[in-house]
Amino acid sequence: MATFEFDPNQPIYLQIIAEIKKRSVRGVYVPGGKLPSVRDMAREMGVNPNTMARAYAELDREGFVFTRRGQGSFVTEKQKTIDAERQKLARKAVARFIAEVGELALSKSQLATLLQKIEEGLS
Amino acid sequence: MATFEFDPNQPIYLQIIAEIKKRSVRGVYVPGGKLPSVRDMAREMGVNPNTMARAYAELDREGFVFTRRGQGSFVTEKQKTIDAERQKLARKAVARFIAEVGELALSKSQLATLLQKIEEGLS
DNA sequence: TTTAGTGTATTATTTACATAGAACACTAAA
DNA sequence: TTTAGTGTTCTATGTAAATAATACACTAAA
Repeated sequence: MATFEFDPNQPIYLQIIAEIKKRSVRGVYVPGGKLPSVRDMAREMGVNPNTMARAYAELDREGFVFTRRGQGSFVTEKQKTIDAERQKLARKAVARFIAEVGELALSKSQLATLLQKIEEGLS
Repeated sequence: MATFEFDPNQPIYLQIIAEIKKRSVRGVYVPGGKLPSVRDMAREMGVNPNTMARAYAELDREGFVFTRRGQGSFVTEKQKTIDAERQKLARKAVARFIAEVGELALSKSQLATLLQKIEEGLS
């Protein structure tokens, strides 16, 4: 168990938020399903419970999670919200890739090589 | 002029380092060429000179830039270093894209759509 | 009612980042 | 020698993030 890998150059609570969203998109957490408690998830990822609470609170504020005091926090029941998150992440990935690669002044053959690697990597 | 756009969730000095490397890769700065002074570059990007000095010092430590006290800082003369940086950025972009998209549980048709958008975006 | 498990809130401490302002050391050119 | 332009260093301040420890409020079940 334990200890998620965090990028030291990005706030942990933001990385936790992204991770929970990705897990929901992948179906690790189902719509309406209960998330691990703040304390359990904090232990699982190796962070302070206060940090986890901040992530949960932000997810609740965004509407991606809903919280019942005394019971726990749950992933939204709206499949639409989760699908929208998937599309958002996909669009962001594409946009970032295009922006990053576009700045490198690559030759056509170099570009072709990259695209081929992507197709291999996603098969 | 002025004021570069920084992601508030990432240290500024790291974003400056990345930007200078990208400019070098694109040929905005040529091998062996002089970079703007710490103070000028700080003004151009709208940051504190101390922050810019930190970025320059780190680039120097990495060997991407060399510094002559009293004269200025210069991009490495080694074309090989710059080409390696380009390849590194390209490989990172591909790896990140594959990792991000691979986590989204996309259908084949959704994947095909993304690849098509990339080809359009890079043409 | 009691208990265990929830989320929430508070206070304190530490660390990293960024800014501000000033000074220092070196180089090249007037 | 003087001056302007370099990088470098230092002290101080403010802010955000993360941790630590503790307490509080609510819910469900024993």
